[in-house]
Amino acid sequence: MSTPEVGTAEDAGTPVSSATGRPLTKRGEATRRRLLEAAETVFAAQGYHEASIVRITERAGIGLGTFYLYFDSKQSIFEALVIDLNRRVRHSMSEAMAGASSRLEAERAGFAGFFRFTAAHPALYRVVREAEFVSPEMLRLHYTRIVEGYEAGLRAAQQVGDVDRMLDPTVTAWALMGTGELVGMRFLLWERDADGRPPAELDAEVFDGLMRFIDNALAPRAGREGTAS
Amino acid sequence: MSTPEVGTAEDAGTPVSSATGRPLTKRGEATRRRLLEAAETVFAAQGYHEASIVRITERAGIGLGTFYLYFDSKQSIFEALVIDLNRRVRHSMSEAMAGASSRLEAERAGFAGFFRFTAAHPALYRVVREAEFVSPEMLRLHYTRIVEGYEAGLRAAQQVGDVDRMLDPTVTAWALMGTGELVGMRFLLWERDADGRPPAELDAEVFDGLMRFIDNALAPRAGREGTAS
DNA sequence: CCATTACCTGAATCACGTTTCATGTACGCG
DNA sequence: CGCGTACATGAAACGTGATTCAGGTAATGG
Repeated sequence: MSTPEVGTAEDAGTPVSSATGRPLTKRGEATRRRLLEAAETVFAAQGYHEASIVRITERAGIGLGTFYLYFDSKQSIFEALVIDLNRRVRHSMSEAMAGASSRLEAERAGFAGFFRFTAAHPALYRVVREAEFVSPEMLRLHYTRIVEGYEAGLRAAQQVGDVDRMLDPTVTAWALMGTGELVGMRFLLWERDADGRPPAELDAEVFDGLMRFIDNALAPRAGREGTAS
Repeated sequence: MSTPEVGTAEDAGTPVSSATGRPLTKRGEATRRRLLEAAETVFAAQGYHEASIVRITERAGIGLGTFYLYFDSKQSIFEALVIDLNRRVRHSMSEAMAGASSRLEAERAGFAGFFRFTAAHPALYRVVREAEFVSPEMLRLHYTRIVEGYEAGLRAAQQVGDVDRMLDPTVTAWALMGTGELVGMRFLLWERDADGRPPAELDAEVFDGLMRFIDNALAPRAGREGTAS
């Protein structure tokens, strides 16, 4: 796989005040960050509608009114948060895939990265999903960015004959995305040990089962194209 | 495939008043139904939080206070609605799979049924997804019921050698569920023609691409188990 | 035709949370 | 040190909408 990056790269942009003009300003940038961090915790714990700005500012140790110096609205900070999370998931996946040398290995690594992130931040992933109802465009952005990179990887692998050339890269990418999504939801987010704690990582058997499924799906069909590993 | 049913069967139950004791009562049952229908429309259009009880009762042509004679709360009617929708999706799938004679055919039909429902009621499917945040247990119920039937079908097909025996039926069922889910979301719910209307059915190419993916995934690997069609 | 039960009603209650605003406080530069 | 800009604050204004309540109205049985 020649495209270990997942999704397009994009700058973090320079934070700007939502109220006054634009520029940032040292002290303010710190405050803004604290608000985002607090928002992450609160939204993850209570969900968008239950969460309140007051709780966010309290947690950030900041005055209520200050909030509106950095974000236009509750929805606005939520969107900023989703973008941030998206960047982090992709990073987790790219990082995991970095060292892979074969398609299968990259596939495994990519999913492992995704599951690792989900397992590490179960509540955060919930936030992303809630975006569907709070800010649909953000959800689209999230999925689209991930799929883009995935699709590129598939095309490259098809060139080399590592992946069934009859597969439509786009559809396949979305199919894989959905696969990871639901399997993660079922076996990571829903799974709880006796103490109600979610598992630290996806059960090995489940992971292997999933990889068998994916490998089957992508492998060139016998009797056709060469280079099947 | 010997198990065309999708999910467990369950009775619709006899509607009961939430306020007073239990029994139903002709006239009341009709009112209850009207409320549910109105709720379906309103929740689908506005989403849970935007929707208001007043709008629902208005649409149902019923007094505001009357609502609480039939449902304990806003959440309560929402849950009733999800259960109802779940029954309908499964019915759509079962019906579609009914005539199938081969595994591949059944698979195709099942997905087609699912997509047909989604295409016919785009907003309704959104309601089901929103359940994750309004009433998590309902979402679990929804997915679990569908997967149960799916898993049974896979096991049966494995017995006959129609499906790779190395696949874990449970994991595979969830993987397929996710596949249908995201592909449906991307190519049905997000797709709009020039007038902003969603497509009446999944694009044939996309559907074929998906089936190729699924067929690959499930087919017994060459050189192993017999009976591969 | 009169009870009695089963249904119906919408104004008023109550809680809650976003956003605004009038008023400070901190910091950096000349 | 003194001023101007950037940043901070929380009380109050507003909106909103779920839920309750104090009473009606229709239908059934005797």
